[in-house]
Amino acid sequence: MPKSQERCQEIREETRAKILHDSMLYFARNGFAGTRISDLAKHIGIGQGTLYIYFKSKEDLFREIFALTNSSKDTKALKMLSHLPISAKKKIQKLSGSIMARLAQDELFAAMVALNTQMMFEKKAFASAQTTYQSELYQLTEGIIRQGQQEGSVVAGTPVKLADYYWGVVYLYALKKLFTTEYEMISSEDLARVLLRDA
Amino acid sequence: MPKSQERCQEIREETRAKILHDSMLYFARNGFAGTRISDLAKHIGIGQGTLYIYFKSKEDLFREIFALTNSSKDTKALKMLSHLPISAKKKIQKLSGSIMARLAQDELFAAMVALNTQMMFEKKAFASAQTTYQSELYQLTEGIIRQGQQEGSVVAGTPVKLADYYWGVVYLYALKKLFTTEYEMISSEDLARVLLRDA
Amino acid sequence: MPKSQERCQEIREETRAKILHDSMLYFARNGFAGTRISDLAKHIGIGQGTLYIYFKSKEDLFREIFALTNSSKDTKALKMLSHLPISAKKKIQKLSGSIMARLAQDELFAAMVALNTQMMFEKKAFASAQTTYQSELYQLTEGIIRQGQQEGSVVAGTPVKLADYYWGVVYLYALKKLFTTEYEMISSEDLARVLLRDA
Amino acid sequence: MPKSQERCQEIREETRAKILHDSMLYFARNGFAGTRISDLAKHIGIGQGTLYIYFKSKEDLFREIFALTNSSKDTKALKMLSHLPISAKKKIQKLSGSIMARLAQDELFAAMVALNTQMMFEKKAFASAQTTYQSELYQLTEGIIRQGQQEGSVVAGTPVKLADYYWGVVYLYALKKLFTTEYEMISSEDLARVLLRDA
DNA sequence: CATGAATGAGTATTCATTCAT
DNA sequence: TATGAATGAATACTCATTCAT
Repeated sequence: MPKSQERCQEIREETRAKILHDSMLYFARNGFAGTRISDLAKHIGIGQGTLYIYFKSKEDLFREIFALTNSSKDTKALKMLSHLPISAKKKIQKLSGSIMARLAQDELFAAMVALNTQMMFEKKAFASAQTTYQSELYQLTEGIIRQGQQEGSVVAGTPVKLADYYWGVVYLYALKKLFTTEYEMISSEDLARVLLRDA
Repeated sequence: MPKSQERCQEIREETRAKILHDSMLYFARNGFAGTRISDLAKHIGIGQGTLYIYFKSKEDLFREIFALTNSSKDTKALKMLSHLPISAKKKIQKLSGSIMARLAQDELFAAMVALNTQMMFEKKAFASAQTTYQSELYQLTEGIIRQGQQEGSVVAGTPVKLADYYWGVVYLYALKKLFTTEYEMISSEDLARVLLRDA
Repeated sequence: MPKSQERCQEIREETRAKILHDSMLYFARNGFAGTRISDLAKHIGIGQGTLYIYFKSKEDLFREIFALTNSSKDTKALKMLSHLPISAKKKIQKLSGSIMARLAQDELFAAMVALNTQMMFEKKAFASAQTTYQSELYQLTEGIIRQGQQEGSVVAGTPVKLADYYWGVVYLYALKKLFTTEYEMISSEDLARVLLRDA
Repeated sequence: MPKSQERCQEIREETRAKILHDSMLYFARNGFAGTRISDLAKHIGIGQGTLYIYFKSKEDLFREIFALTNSSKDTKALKMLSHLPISAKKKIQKLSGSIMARLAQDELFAAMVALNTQMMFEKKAFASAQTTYQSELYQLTEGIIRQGQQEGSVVAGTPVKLADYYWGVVYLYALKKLFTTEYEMISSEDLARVLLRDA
């Protein structure tokens, strides 16, 4: 029964995807230590045992979720932007606009950010060292910053510091979105001002 | 002969203070769920039971530490500053300078900030609602922002949003200090740029 | 495939009943403070954690067991007896006979009595006040005593005092059965003599 | 300073006696496991450490208290009574009268009885086996019972069973006195009826 | 001697993981 | 495969005992 086999495989993939998706938000809101498997399973709508069919352990599940977090989708978009033949100021304005729009709409984005923050709090070395600084995301941002500094639109300072500052603010508002009920979102100009001399 | 009453009282105060002090850093680094009482006691250098003489439970201890976090010392300094007969720009530069200096030296300050962040992650209503926005710290900052907007030195935007942004960045770097080994601290100008039109 | 809902429910009922049954004897013999959860679980033949699936705490378990203790089974039998159209003397003789027979055979009966005694020693208000005196058991007994006093077969004294004396002796021998290895059981005539003028 | 030496000794004796006295009632009401040293010390009005100057351990203290319980005072009075040249019926009436009077007045008597009962509930072999049945108290009582059975005033039954029954009822009312707030004390005739054919 | 703060072995309780159905 | 009842190692908390003052 090859047909049934494939169908089975499909179902497996679906269940697995559902677990990953639902767990990401739950872990993001509750943290690793603060998440009980029993609660998580209830939240997803499956039995506790089912989780262990798809993932070896709670830690394994978290690791996989965390891996998703560093997906390359964002990087790709940024790579395109950085190669456009426009001024750094324009690039930063565009980038800031799209980030703020995404923050406003996409809760999973906030979750991903939150998970990255959780990692700081956790002892366990889920990720192979914090490679954030060597990440493509940072390197691309630094590139734009350098361009801007040459063009005179970006403030002085080492590019790595400024890139870190910029993405730090993004993190900050992702966390606010996820955890605080009342807050006022900053504008894309506010974000851009982290880098731009005179926004 | 009985230990003198005063001496006993003294010892109690000292031990209690020591526990609070040492626990703050430990909780800040490890989180509530991630802190084992046995480890904490070892870290402080006392027996496990001693903790329970002074605090009813792990949660009670955390609550008390958190309460310290919202101490009024910072508020007082800011209140003085805001009443000085100088321009808002000057005030913001002074404030930013003193904050960055403090971040650089005072690890307890970073711990206090981290604990505030932990609170967001915890379910339990340790604090009686998030009164941050009504806090004096925010109100004083908003006052300076309004002054600056009238003077033309501060960017446009609702004062509450800008105050929240400003302190958010402070939080961000307190967390970086506490949790990341390698990072570059922003300058006080970088911080001031959150508010100032042209720093 | 999920375990059928009914089967699950069944298993839960069975386990719960087993825990209650086995705990009653254990608590009766060892007292509340003298019972370790680890020992109790071993005695029942389950894991420690299992106890906490069914009961919120050691105290909760004890409370539930104690509630069983005041079951109405005994009351029903006594109600029937008290309504029979026979002399009070006959009723008392029958009652005493059945009680002594039960004491001889039924260890759970002794356990129930012992638990009631334990309650006296415990601070905690497990039961909602000692309503023993208003209990149906006492009221029915008092009825028979009154009948007997009118018929001249029962000794003088307030019925409540005599009923309390009568059941007190029953308690006494239930405790002896449970806790002492060597003792001589009294006869039903000995018991009846608590009430009867000339047995 | 021999004078001071003696005085010291005196104080020691007094403190020791106070601890024993106050502890007896406390243990009687709360049981061994249910008594916390901290509470007990507070109740007596001394420091926790002081207890350990006079007694090696909680168990040691309890053992000493329990030993007091089996004092020979009661036995002596009963011995005198049993040797009087009067009928067994008279002896039993006198004995019952004095017991009930004592129960009414002397709370320590009730405490002693309660402690004996506690012993049944405790695993630890504080006492060298339950020698109650070989005790002089029982033997003297049995003697009177035998005399009564020959005289025809005492009911049939093995003397040991009847003696046990008789003292059991005394225990019962000592416990009632100590633990229940509302109850009606039986009369000395009620008590005597345990043994007497026609009281 | 007297004290009560400090201790840690012992006990109650939680929760990730397993497994019979 | 899916389930959730059962497990026990890990963790929070208690309390008899010690000891510096």
